[in-house]
Amino acid sequence: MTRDIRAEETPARIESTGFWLFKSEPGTYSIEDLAREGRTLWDGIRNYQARNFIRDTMRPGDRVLFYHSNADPPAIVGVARIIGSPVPDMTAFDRSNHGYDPKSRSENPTWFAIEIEFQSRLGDPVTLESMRSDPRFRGMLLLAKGQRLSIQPVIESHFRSALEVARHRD
DNA sequence: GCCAACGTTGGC
DNA sequence: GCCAACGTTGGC
Repeated sequence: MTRDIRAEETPARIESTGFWLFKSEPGTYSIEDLAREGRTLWDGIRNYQARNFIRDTMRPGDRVLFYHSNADPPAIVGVARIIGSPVPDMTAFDRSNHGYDPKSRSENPTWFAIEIEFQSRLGDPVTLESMRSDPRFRGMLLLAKGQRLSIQPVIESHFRSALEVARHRD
């Protein structure tokens, strides 16, 4: 009845399987801001679906495509990674904050934040337009009509394709 | 600046 | 629980 558990030992480094796309308006927080600061707490999220991704799904090491929305042109402009674990979003407790939410209590927070760390800027942004015309990005949530989720799961092939496109252009 | 699409709120 | 009104997102 003994089992050889050595075959199941966890590798020294656990491979991350998570890939995401974070939208940000460059006038509010740009990839340049993240590059300069190195890391930032991604707070202010007030959408339940995005909240669930932060609170329940993200893992340290997950990789993030950083997307400039409401930009000219709208494009993926960099890569980041998730670090740390979800934490209560303190801005929801702050009456003076635009994201103040009286129904979020410190003993049972409604909203959560997570820290991300800068990895790289893309030499060439991967524009929304170029993704629409490239079959490698078919099915990407970002391209779906009417979708406006600011934190989206991304499949690995779409993540890789974004890096390929950015690399091949420079 | 326009406006379609979407999420949330609140009266009933 | 319905749904109209409202606010927001984000491409164009």
